[in-house]
Parts: sequence; C-alpha cells; structure tokens
Amino acid sequence: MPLAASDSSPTASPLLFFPRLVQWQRSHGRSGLPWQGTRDPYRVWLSEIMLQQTQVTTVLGYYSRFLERFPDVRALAAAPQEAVLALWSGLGYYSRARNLHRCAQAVVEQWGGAFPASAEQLQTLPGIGRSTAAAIAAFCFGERISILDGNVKRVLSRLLAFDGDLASLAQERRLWALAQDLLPAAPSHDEMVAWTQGLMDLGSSLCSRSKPDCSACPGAGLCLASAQGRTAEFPVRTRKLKRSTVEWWWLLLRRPDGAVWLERRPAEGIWAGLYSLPTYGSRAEGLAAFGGEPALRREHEALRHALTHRDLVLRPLELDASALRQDAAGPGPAAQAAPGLWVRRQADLDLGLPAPLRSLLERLLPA
DNA sequence: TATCCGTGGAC
DNA sequence: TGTCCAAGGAT
Repeated sequence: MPLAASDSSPTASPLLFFPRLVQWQRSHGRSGLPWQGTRDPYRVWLSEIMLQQTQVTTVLGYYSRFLERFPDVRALAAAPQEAVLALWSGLGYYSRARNLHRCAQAVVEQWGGAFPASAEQLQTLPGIGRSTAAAIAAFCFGERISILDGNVKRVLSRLLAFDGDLASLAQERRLWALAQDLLPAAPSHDEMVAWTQGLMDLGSSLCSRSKPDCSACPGAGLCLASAQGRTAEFPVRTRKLKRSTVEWWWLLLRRPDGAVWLERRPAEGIWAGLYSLPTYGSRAEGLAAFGGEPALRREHEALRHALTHRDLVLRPLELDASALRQDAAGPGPAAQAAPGLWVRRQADLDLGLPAPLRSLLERLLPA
C-alpha cells in the first residue's frame, strides 16, 4: 500500500541521528564552558553534580569558586563539611553538597584518590546516580553509555515520538534503553563526548520546551514528532506535584551590639546542616523558648519562600537577647542549646545559609 | 513507587 | 501570579 502524499513520516533510520548530532555539536554546540575541554574526572564530576536540576548560568560562579578553594579531590575530602556547605550556600539541594563531600572521601579512601573508570562503579558513589555516572564515564573515559536527563528526555521522546509517561520509572527505563540503542557499535571517545554534549546542547537550544526550531535541527527528517507536527506533545509526563504551605516562626535573637544568633539545622530535612535562625512551628512556642512576651522587640514582615514541594511563610520575631545567657554555648537553656554562633556583620556570613536568610541578614547586619 | 529536597529563570 | 522545570538522586 503506497504512502499517502500527506504522510511525511521519516523513513530514515534513527541510527543516522548519532553522526548528525555529533557533527552538529562540533559546529554549533557549546564549547567554552569551564568544565569542557578536560577529561579530569574531578572537574567533570563537580560540574555534573552542580548542574543537577540547576541551570548553567547559575553554576558558573559556584564552579570557579569551588575549584579555587578545592583544586582536587583530596583537598575536598580533607575539608570540614561546614566549609563545603558554605561554598554551596545558595545553590540549593544541599544533599548534593553533603554527598559530594562523602563522595570525595570515598574516592580517597576506597579508590586511592582516583575516580573509578566505569559508569557501573561510579554509580556506587554517593550522589552519583545512573545519569551522572553515564555522563562522567562518557566524557572522561569514552564509555559507550547513554545519559538520560531532562534535555535528553525531551530530545529523544520527540525524535522517537515516545509516548510513555515519564512520570513512571518503567517508562523512563524504556526510553533509557532506546537511548542506548541509538549508539553505534563502537563509538570513539571523541564521538561519545560530542554525542553526550550534543544531546544536552540540542535540548537547551533548538529543541526547547516551547517553540523548538525544527528547521535548523540535526534531527530534521528523522524526528517523528516534528514530522507529525506534534513536538508540543512530547515528552509525556503526568505531573502530580502537591504543594503545601508551612508557617515557621524565626527567632531573631539580638544582643545589644546587634549580633544575631544562628543555629545549625538538623542533619535531615529542609536545609539540613545549614545555619539558620531558631525555628518554631508557632509564635507561642518560639516566644516561650526565649524569655516570652517581655523579650519581644518587633515582629518583622513575613517572608514568603517557595521550595519545590512547599511554600514557606517565615515570620521573624526579633527578641532582646540582653537578658539571656550569652556564653559560648548560646543564648538558650543549656539543655536545648544547639551548635551555633553569633554573627555581627556581613563578613561573618561565610556560612552555609538558606537563601532567604542570607538575604534577610544582609539587610539587617552592617557591612 | 511516591515523595522529598532549593533556587532562579522563562513564559 | 502561577506554573513549569533545569546536566537528578536518595529513600
């Protein structure tokens, strides 16, 4: 049965996509990013962790500061966790920083300071999942293995008109297998670098979420979604993000000299391991912990801060700390004293701080 | 499997 | 203003 004239479905093999994308990456892809042009696993690994769920422009400054402070994996492994969190402060998803630190220590202690050279082994390390392991292995060791990040899901689901729901782990695994099938039998190291980078470059430029530029795409003539005019339908992902609102009372304990008391947050949960203000679930509870109503100086305007699953309403209560204990253990009753410190000026804020708190303290403390 | 974990940019 | 989501991983 002959094809109808209106049927514009590509008939070329999707295997042609590999050489086309490799060529496109070399002529049109990104090449000047600070973590490109190296096969040093430490630098590639650091960039991949920072880039998880984080845009390139956000990462650039953090990456250079981090490398300057920790030039190699041994320097990072030897640092205190607090120093790592301080450099990560503001980048978000702080479990990445804690796992980064643990990973560096594992590389030193279990691998003699050299990252293992296969995706399978890399994936056993803290904070390195399947996609990050594949990226490091492809970039640094030329391994024939496919990444599958947000960009690749968009590019390949369109190329193949893959209509599985990527909210499902099973469908994600299917697409991962298809991605692996697009690789030639024996790609060179350079080809794996260009292919891996090309998938991400294409997804972040031509094959954008809205209004992709299919005419300039190296997948033109191969891409099923484009041929069918259905790019907006891919990738398929049923989202079921349920947001909730949480109200936190922040105690702004101020000494007569203006200093503010910060405490380290617990090792799990939101902002784990960062410094923050003493936090309570109600106004009464917070006041009761530090002198009650007579100590109250001012109720600051509430700050609203959006996290992925939660909207935080932060209510700072400024208390007069002059009547409270002010020894090294902190201002509260010794029994509930958490590790913490007084900060007097902005120069004291070289700490792991949640973004909204850094913003608040930069307004309150003198330079 | 579903949920949790930050922040900022794009639309 | 709200929504999506960006080089995801851990539990």
